Amino acid sequence: MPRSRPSNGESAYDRIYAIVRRVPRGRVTTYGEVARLAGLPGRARQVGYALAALRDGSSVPWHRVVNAQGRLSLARAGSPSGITQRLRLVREGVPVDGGDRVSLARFGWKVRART
DNA sequence: CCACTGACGAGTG
DNA sequence: GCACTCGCCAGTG
Repeated sequence: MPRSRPSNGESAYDRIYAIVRRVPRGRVTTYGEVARLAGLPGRARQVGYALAALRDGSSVPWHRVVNAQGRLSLARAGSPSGITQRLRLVREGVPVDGGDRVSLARFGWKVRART
């Protein structure tokens, strides 16, 4: 059995996508937070890997995931998708500054138990 | 099997 | 704020 993961039969990627889908419009969260909520504490890197595997047109709002510093990792990595992420965020009402950063304090996703 | 590379993060200086 | 190190893990050669 692969580690002490609470594997319910679903892959880690599926759980990661499920969490990201819960991030509301106009809000952002971090890779590390997604990892924790997905039951993969400390595996922030795997979250990035999972999002990188997404294909264009997926229902997963990957653009709402930024790094712990509030920066758009894609833009920082020089990826063209960084432009798309920036565009989508601004269009949702999340301001992105010239340093490719967003305010986690003001626009960070406030996780709340589902009702 | 080993080395290297990332959409990462926390810690240190 | 910046530069580095170390921990994590999947994918590649």
